[in-house]
Amino acid sequence: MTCEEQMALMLKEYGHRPTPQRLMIMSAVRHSDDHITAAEALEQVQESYSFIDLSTVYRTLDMLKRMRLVSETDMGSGTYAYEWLGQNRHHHLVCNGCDRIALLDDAFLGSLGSEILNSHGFEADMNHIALFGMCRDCRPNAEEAR
Amino acid sequence: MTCEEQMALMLKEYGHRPTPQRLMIMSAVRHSDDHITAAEALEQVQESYSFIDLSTVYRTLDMLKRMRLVSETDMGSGTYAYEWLGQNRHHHLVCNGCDRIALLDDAFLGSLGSEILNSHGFEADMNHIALFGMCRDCRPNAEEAR
DNA sequence: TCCGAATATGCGAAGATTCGCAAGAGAGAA
DNA sequence: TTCTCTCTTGCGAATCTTCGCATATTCGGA
Repeated sequence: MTCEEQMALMLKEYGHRPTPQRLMIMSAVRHSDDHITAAEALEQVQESYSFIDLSTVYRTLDMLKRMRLVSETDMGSGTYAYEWLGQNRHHHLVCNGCDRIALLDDAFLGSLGSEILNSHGFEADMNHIALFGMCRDCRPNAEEAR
Repeated sequence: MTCEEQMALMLKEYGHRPTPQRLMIMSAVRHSDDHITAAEALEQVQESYSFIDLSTVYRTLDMLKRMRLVSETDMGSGTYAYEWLGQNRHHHLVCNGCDRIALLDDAFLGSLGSEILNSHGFEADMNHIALFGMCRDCRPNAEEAR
C-alpha cells in the first residue's frame, strides 16, 4: 500500500473525504523533516497544484490535529508550526530565551494522564504537550522577566 | 500599601516603569473575576482613560506574562484569555468538546518540573499549563475526531 | 450511470495579534 | 530644576488565522 493510499484510508476511517487537496497537504506535512508552517505547506502543495487556498490548508491542518495525526505548536509571535505525529510520541520544551525546541520523551508525562482521568474524569490529550521555560544555555543570563 | 502601590512596586522590581496605562491594565486583569480578553481589558480601561491603545494592552499583557503575574490561555478560535495569577497556582483542563475549562491543582504536576530540570537542564515554567482533551460530559458522545 | 445529500473548496472579508516608528513621558545625574 | 538617555505609547500597517457563503466535488443508493 502506498503512502498515499494509507493516508486516504485514515481519512475515510474518520469519515473524512480523501480529496486531492487533503492528500497533498498531508503529504507535505508528513514528508517535512521537522516543523512546517501553514504557509510552507501551502507553498509546497502549490508546486503541483497552484489553485490551493491557504484557508484549505488551515482547515485541513485543524482536521489532522483533531485526528491526532499532526501536532500544532505555538511558536510565539502568533504563528503555529505543524508536525506529523508518527510513532514517536513526544513533547516539546520551548525555550523562552532562544526559541529553540527540545524534545521531551513521553515517559516523563507517563502516568499524569491517567491520574487526571481518575480524579477529574477528564481525558487529557497527552500526545503533544509544549512546556515553556528556559534552556540550559539561556538560564545563566536569565533576563526572562525582562 | 494600596493595591496600586503594590503593583507599581512589582513593576519597579523587574525594571519596568509603572506607567498609568500599565497600572490600569493590571488593575483590570487583577480585579476581573475570571479570564479576561485583551479587548475586554481595553474596554474597561477606556472607561477612565479613553486614549489607551489595544497594542499597549497586548504589550502590557505580554510583559505581565513574562513576569509570571498573569497567565495566557489559548481559547481556541484564535483568541487569548488572561488571568491574574494570585497565590493559587493552578493549571487548566480545556475540553475540546465544549470549550469549558476546569482547574487542575498544581500538585498533579508536582515533581515533573524538577525531573525535567535534572535530565534536560531545562527549567520549565510550570506555572500555568493548559492540557487539552475531553471532559466527562463530552467523552461519551465523543466525535472529537469529527 | 445518474441523482441527491452532505461535505469541501476557493474566495473575499473579518478578527486578533504583532510590528515599526516617531513622538511623549519617566528616571537619574549634574 | 534641567538635561539626557532610555523606555513607552499611540498610531498605522502588516501578518496570521478564522469565518461565511456560493460553487464544486464526493459518495452511496437507485
